[in-house]
Amino acid sequence: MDDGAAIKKRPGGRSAQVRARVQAAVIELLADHQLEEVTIPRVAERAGVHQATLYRRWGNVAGLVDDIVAERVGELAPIPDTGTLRGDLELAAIRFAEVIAPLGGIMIRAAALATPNAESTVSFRTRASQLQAMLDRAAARGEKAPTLTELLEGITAPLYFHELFFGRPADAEHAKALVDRLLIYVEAAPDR
Amino acid sequence: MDDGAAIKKRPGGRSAQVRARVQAAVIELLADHQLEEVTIPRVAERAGVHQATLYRRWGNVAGLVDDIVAERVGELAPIPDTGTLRGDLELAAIRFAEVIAPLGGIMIRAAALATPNAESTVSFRTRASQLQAMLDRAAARGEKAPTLTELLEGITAPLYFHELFFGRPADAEHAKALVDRLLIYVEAAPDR
DNA sequence: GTGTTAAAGCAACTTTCTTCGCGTTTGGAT
DNA sequence: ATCCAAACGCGAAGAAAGTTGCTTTAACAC
Repeated sequence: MDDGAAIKKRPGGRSAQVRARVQAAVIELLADHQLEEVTIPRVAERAGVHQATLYRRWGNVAGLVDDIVAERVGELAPIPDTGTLRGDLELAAIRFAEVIAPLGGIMIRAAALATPNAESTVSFRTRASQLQAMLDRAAARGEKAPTLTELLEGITAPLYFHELFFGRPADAEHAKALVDRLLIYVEAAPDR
Repeated sequence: MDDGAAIKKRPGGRSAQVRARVQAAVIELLADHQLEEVTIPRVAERAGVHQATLYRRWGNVAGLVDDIVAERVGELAPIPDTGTLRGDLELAAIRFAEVIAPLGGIMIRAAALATPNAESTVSFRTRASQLQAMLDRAAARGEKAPTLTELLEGITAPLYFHELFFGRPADAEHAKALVDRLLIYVEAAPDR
């Protein structure tokens, strides 16, 4: 995983431990507090790290959350080639659901924290191009494939929505159901 | 907080004006600032209202946003009976997209601000039961209708997603496309 | 080992947010 | 017209967040 510019220089030492403790503290606080209540001083106290360190390294709460999200999205990166679109989609969807799960809505909150659009972030673009490649593979095999937008709206959006409105992540079962739904649509739809 | 009680008593008076100015200020600030930068003092200044008033009436930023969202969702309330499921869905989807539009993502941020789940809020429940009634009408007419979850995930989730990740609302055209997609799926899907 | 230096700790300081008591305005009722 | 109470305005005091210069720690290179 790409550790980010902030700790590239001394990845093995104290900095890394600080980062880990801070990330854990953020996630814990976010789990049972309103976003407004998650402040730098509180995170610092829970992590056992000095405030000034957090202000210098991450600047504000949004910075902290970004850092966490970027790392998690990075872990999500490799999309396997299972040979069929359905297989690829199911794996991608289930993995994504699993990544969202332990974060308790952080990714959503992160997106909400950032001013305008997540579309321009590196993580999003990277992810989008990976997914596009997956669709292209399917098309090359002659399978009927959805567009990237249809994929995002049919799979990603509902998974986020689940977390956002129900306060709990979708399980693997549900992720598979979404894939199924998307593929039924793609098969039935007139050419687009 | 209990906005209802607060303005029911004197709907035409100073309180109502204060509320209107405050709501406008919040929306304006949210439009071009990070969520963290939207603070009570700043809202108060822009609205030309004293800070203490905001603290007393709404408590914090989350309270302000809740108030706005609740009002907008309320306006959305009546779901017309057009006689066909498609007609109902399109109208509901377009209206919803229009409500989201001028708010520039506030509703999303509101959901993200609240601690765990929006599911338990009054606005959400109300809305959900309205939509369910709409589906029941269709079923009574003998139409193949999606489940409430399929509707939420097929229409609402993508509309939110659009705002959340692209930073701009979906237009009416797109809302209609989502309805189309959902109905194609419902027609094609084996019974569920 | 020893030296170098990025990063963390520390503490005082500034700024901003939040609360509170009290006086004033104002919409509605008598 | 007058009174009443709810809601707002005001300003000061207190609490919390955010900032900064300096010191100390410890990873890494030699």
